[in-house]
Amino acid sequence: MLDIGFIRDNVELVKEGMKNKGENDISAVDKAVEKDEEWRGLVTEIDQLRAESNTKAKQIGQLMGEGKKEEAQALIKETGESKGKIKELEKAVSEVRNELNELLYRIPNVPDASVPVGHSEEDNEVFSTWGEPDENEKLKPHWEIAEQNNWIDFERGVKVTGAGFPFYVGRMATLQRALINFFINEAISAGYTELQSPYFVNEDSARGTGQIPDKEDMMYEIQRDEFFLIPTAEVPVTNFHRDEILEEDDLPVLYTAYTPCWRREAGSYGKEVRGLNRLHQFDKVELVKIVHPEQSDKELESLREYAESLLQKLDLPYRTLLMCTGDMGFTQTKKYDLEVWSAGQKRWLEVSSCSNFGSFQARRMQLRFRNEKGKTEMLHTLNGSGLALPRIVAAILEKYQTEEGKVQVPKVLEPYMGEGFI
RNA sequence: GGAGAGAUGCCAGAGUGGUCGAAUGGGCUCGCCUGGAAAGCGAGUGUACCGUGAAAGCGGUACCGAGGGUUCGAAUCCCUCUCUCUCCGCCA
Repeated sequence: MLDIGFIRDNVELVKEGMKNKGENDISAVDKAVEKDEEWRGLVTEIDQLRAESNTKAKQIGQLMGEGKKEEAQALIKETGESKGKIKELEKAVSEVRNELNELLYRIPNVPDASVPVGHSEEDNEVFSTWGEPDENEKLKPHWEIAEQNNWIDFERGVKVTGAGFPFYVGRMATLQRALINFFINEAISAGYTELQSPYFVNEDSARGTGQIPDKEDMMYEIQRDEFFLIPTAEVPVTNFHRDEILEEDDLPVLYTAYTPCWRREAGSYGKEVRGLNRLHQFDKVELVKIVHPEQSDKELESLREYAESLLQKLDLPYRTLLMCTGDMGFTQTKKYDLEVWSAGQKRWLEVSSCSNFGSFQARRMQLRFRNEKGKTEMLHTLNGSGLALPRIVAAILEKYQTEEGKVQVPKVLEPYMGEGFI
């Protein structure tokens, strides 16, 4: 969430950002400013009353100690009325604060000035492209190649769990494991610390990274134990330092983690989501950066460059999009999407999303550092996929396929699964 | 899953109704001492919010696992929850 002090000083900027992100109802901004004023008024009032009653309580204590029971008794009578008033105010303060927080949770992060204003994916800017998309009509989509080789068992996945939960069989399972290792090892070389995280998170964590409120429908939920299955490793990994104050010298903090990801993807079926294009469970190696506020712009660029380097090493053509305001999501200030070329489907598939969240997540998580003046300050968080597996697998199968229906092992994966064919 | 114990500041640990934001020790920071270091000595060392101020600061409030209650007054008493530890059971 945004700092209410920032909103107070930048009402128009926040409203404009909200509009540009496609939010029609921007009334939350004015309401929040009003609530904040109301809240501060109440706090001032209650603080005064408490100060008075604290003074009296101390006097009573003193009188009791001196044995002046009657004087004490008289004072006790006096305190009776302010006591009720304080109770009332306490209730009012917490109610108003809750209302204010609800409003704040509904106000999206302000897009960075460098982000193009737009309404939909049509307005995203192609930031760069790498490699030559192969338009060869003979190239088959990955599901055909997989079927020929008995590599992916969608039907048994349906039987055992449901649609969107495939089995990977034999060398396909090995390929996935190889990719995970390749991605993790690359990240470690780039300075990230590997983390193995829980696959379930509690409500506070989901709130910290912004899945709650409003986006809980994307997550699977274990109601009995009040857990959510992680939709991305971003959630547990970014929350790793929740409610902590880091030392400036320790920045930037870089983590990488491989986890499965679970997403309900409610209502999305059809040819767009055929094969590995969209699943309810998939594997991903995630990158998380916790950085000094002044460094986050720079860190976003290096995050994007790093993610791009993985596609280059796999020799998969891709393009990088700078997402427009309307297509970038609630919590981000700026976001790049990396899309790999699907040579069999003749379309671009999103395989990484690199985002800067500014202090938006950090504020929700109370994730701070101590600056050179010794004051605490909110950190900035970023994350990006490095990379998401299924679509990479799809792109590999389609690009590295041979006419006989075999698939060549990409050069960089040879150390992990041998030379030749998968 | 059953039985018991516990949760206090960066750490260890005291405090069982009043002057406690909290003893003491350690750590850390600064200063003195030293050729330098160690030891020693002295001072300081939480977070958040409200108000005020250009700022340093100053005034106030809250916080001793979380939430609620009793009381003029709660770290201290009561209730609920969470977590940790020990023993038993189960188990990769």
